[in-house]
Amino acid sequence: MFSINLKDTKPIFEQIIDQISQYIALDVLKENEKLPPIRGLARTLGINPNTVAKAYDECERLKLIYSLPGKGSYVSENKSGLINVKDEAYELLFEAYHNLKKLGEDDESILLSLKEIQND
Amino acid sequence: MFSINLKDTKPIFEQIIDQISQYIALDVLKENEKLPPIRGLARTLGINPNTVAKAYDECERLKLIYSLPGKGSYVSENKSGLINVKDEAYELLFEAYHNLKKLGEDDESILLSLKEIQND
DNA sequence: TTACTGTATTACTATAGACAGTACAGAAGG
DNA sequence: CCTTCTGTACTGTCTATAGTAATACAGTAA
Repeated sequence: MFSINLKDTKPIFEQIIDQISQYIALDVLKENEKLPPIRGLARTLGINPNTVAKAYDECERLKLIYSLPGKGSYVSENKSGLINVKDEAYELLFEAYHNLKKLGEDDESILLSLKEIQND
Repeated sequence: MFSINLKDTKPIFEQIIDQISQYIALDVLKENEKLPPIRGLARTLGINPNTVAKAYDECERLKLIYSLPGKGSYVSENKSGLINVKDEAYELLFEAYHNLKKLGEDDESILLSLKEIQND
């Protein structure tokens, strides 16, 4: 279910957040479904439990999941958290877009380039 | 001509690179035009000369400028360096785009959102 | 009681960014 | 020649931050 790449420049806890986000977005993880326990997932991935805890903590801040001390962590009931994640992703897109505009690129070229990579 | 924001999370040397890139892209800095000397710009901005040197060094790596020891630093003659900078900016755009796709967003929504912010 | 759960705190390590100092060598102008 | 400007190249230091680790704490449930 979960996997990490230690060689990736992206920190482990972010890799976990990304996967949780994607699984929820794709409905692989459904509402109120229980996530693996922090220690269990850490053991499976061969990393420190704190790293998993940090990922879960951030997911809870994003309202992607909720945690019940002593019980476990679960997928949030509504999709508002997913909206937050998507909003952040859109922010990055807009930032990249504005940077290109600053470099003199016009809207037409930018939109065209996106259409060209649609099937990657 | 150049300015920096110490409160910005973006490092100073990157702010300088961004400005050089934009000035070249917008033809404010023209081919073979002389850039401010490292020590002079550092004094003007109130920062360490090494920080400016780092920015110039990176710009030279990107082929945006060329440096002549003992003479100064100048804007490159051809625009190939600018292409490199734009390529990197496009890479960020594509990365953001792919992240959105992973979160289940469809091409139509993404392109529409970009059109909506075109006049910002 | 035991074994599980998430939480909190602290600390270690590595890295990035900026600064400081120094030294070197080429270029230009007196 | 000499001075002053230029970029370059080190070496070291300081600080902030990120990432991870180690440990202890507290709630839950069988």
